[in-house]
Amino acid sequence: MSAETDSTTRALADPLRLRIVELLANEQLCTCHIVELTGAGQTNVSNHLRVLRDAGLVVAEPVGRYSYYRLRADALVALSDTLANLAARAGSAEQRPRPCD
Amino acid sequence: MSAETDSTTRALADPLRLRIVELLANEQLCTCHIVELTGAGQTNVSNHLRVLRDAGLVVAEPVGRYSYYRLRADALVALSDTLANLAARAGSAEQRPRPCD
DNA sequence: CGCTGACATCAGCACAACCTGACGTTATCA
DNA sequence: TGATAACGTCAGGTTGTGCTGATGTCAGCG
Repeated sequence: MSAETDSTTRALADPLRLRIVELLANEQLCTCHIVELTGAGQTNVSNHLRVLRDAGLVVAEPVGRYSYYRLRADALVALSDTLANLAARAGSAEQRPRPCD
Repeated sequence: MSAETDSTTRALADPLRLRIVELLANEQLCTCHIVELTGAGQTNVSNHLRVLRDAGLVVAEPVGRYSYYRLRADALVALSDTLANLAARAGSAEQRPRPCD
């Protein structure tokens, strides 16, 4: 398993971050919008956005004093493909357990 | 976002659990095999298997004094589809940011 | 039956993660 | 240029999570 897969799943393993990702899937948003839409504190949102940024899930483009965030679709696709691949392998391996020697 | 998505991503957000899922994608294994293959302690593996079980990612079928675990492909497919859907939406929303009013 | 091995649960500790309040930086506007 | 608003960072307290050792349960085997 790639280390990227691990960091991506960990970045998604928080309800607020998952909510932010969901919001960014619909439209680009700046931090203040995310703060309004989620009801979370500004500092909190900023910290979570940092985690998502470090994981490569979102990118920030500063416009004046605002920071617009957008989702990186390729990062989501990469994880989606990895999981689909695991599922496909699991489907063909379900019938024969390794014997306990 | 569904609550199931959240619990699934959280269950995968650990390197050892991710490794276990990867191993189970290839073949059914009992706890002692997983302990050998990962090098982790038996108690540790058992705890992680419980998390994966609670998240619906694996199922255990007891055979004698052994417990064989297998991956639930449908759980992985569900998460994979959710992520792919988000990525698809993000791809079509990348060009128009919401104005900061 | 007693013993051993596979597995789970429980209690405890160490560390990481999340949340908040205070502060600093930068950009816009009167 | 002073005020304000957006955003980030830092320090703290609290909660959660992973790992371990001890203990309990149950199945197979001599």
